[in-house]
Amino acid sequence: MLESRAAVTIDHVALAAGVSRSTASRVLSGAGSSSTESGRRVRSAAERLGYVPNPLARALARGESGTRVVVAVSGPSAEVLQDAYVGQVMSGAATVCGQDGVGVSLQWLPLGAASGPLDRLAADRSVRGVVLVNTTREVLNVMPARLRGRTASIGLGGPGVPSFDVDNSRSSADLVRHMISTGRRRIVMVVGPEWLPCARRPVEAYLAVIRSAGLPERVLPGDFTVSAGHAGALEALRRWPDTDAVFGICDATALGALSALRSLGVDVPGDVAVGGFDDVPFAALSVPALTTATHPVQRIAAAAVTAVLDSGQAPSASAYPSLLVLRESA
Amino acid sequence: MLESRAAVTIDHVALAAGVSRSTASRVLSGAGSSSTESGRRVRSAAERLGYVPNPLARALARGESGTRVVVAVSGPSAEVLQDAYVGQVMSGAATVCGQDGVGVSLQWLPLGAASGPLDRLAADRSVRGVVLVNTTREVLNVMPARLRGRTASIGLGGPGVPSFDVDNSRSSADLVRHMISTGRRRIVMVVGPEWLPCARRPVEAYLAVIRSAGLPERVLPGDFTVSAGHAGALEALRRWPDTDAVFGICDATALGALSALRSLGVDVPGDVAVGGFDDVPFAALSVPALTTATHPVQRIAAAAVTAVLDSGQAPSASAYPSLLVLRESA
DNA sequence: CTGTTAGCGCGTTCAT
DNA sequence: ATGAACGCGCTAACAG
Repeated sequence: MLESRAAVTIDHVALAAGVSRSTASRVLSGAGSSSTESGRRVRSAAERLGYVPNPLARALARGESGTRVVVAVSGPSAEVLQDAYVGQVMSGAATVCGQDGVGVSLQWLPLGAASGPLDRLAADRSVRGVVLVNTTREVLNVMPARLRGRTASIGLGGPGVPSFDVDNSRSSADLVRHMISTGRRRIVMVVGPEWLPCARRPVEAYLAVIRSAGLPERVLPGDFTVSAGHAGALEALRRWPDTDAVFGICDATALGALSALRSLGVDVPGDVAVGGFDDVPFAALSVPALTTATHPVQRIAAAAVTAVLDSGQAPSASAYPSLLVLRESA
Repeated sequence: MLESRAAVTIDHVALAAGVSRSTASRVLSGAGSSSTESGRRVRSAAERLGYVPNPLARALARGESGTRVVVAVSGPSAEVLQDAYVGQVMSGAATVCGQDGVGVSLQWLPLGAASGPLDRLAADRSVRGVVLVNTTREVLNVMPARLRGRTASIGLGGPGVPSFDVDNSRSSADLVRHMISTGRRRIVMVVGPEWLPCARRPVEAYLAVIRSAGLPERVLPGDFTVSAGHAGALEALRRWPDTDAVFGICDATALGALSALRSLGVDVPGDVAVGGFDDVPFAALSVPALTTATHPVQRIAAAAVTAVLDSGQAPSASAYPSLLVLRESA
């Protein structure tokens, strides 16, 4: 607590411990080998002096090139950055990075922007790596070689870009099966935007279950929004009046559907069951409470960032389990 | 696009331009003076070679100390970092910081942790500045001098720590007045945790309006959670059966109250009105839709981070307007 | 296991 | 206006 205003460097520590810079460095960075005795003295001196290594100098000497990880979110407009989902990713990522002295920044990747933004990131030596969100095929195709190996994707992966994602396929199938097992036979799905490949998986899961059960396939377009769910439910009842269940690709969409059905006087789950995906905080509070599936976003984000930081060989793809949460709506 | 894999340094540029390192540095960093001719040649060479300065080396040489801004959130447990509100702050902060090549990291500040964590941040040369969230008096008191001037608070401010916050006082008063003007006379407020000073402001606003209207003061404890709202509504009706309105300090609490009232068969807003604060995404979807007040979190976070980065003289306190959003519940 | 010597890439005095 | 030299704080290669 007597720290002087001037920064205390490793030289000060070495001097105080009566050893050379190198020895101090070895002890403090944990690399190489050192005797128990000098190790103790160095550590004690560092503690006493309040030594904190300068990450810049360390990175420079190590040839590491980057003090930040960029979370790059694809989408039609910059508004995707406002999304609560992105917020969760940021929190998860930033918590892990902090330990390591690196920060996270956030950026929008316009759909169809070619490789421009990505090239800029690759050239910027302040970026240690990239975490892709809402990853599209296009982004994967134009991914600069210099970014591969230090990029992770929350969603679709590719060569040099490991994927960290929920197994939404599994839980979607579970939900549809649950609906069928509780007597539903005319199940409509309101899906996600076409530009997002991983939003396709739950749809495939839905289709597979529906087909094997010999039920009619009913898919309506959507874009993850509440209004898509609202419009979807309306359209469903118009085209198929016998609809007895609506599966929204996400909770926002499901809640939109819930709201539309309610305004129509349709009883949920009496007449129509509704299911979603995400388990957002307020899914439990809707009327009726929404049946959905969990989504460990922060854990996934943390894993993705860790892969980028360690840059060692991370698994090329890891799927996180998603659990069905049965509530009242289905 | 013919960039070789090896990083191109300022030496390469200098060599290609036929000048010395110093001259190249002067030209590219804009400091000092240089002839028009060599300036042109250096710039051209840099362009041709695709030179991008290494921010680490630059910062190290300049003695700048910081590549990240730390968002430090006070709270009883690390779970505060999971909060959607914190996610919003992160998104807003990280978007701004990215422009500048700096990242954001996230950290929990345990209540009653004395100055330990803050001292570590002050000593860590990788931190450019700090943004405080859920700022307590205690944190302000133990704020290290070396952090002042590069710290901003989203909430309560102090010396060397400018405040960026919503004017929740104003909109809270507006809400209570609205309730009174629509005939409510027994208004209960479920408040926030005691350790959070800025959560006190809406309570004061409530009390002021209630008193000037000659109505009974009815305040119940809470902690920003859904369950606090749930419990609060139950307790309110138990202690004061004539309650005709519940004001939750935040939307989560208000929605919890809504849920409790519903389970009791109380008609909202017929028997009891309910109001919240935050305007979370699903406030519009509750049944009935929640009356609340907006909260420009991302804008505020962006301003706070800008103040930390510019480190110039930011206003010592700026209050952002909060607008009442009238829906069905009140 | 230790100390010595070289850089990492850049800014910034000094002379010239 | 320009170049040579030094230093930022640290790690890594080399001898001993």
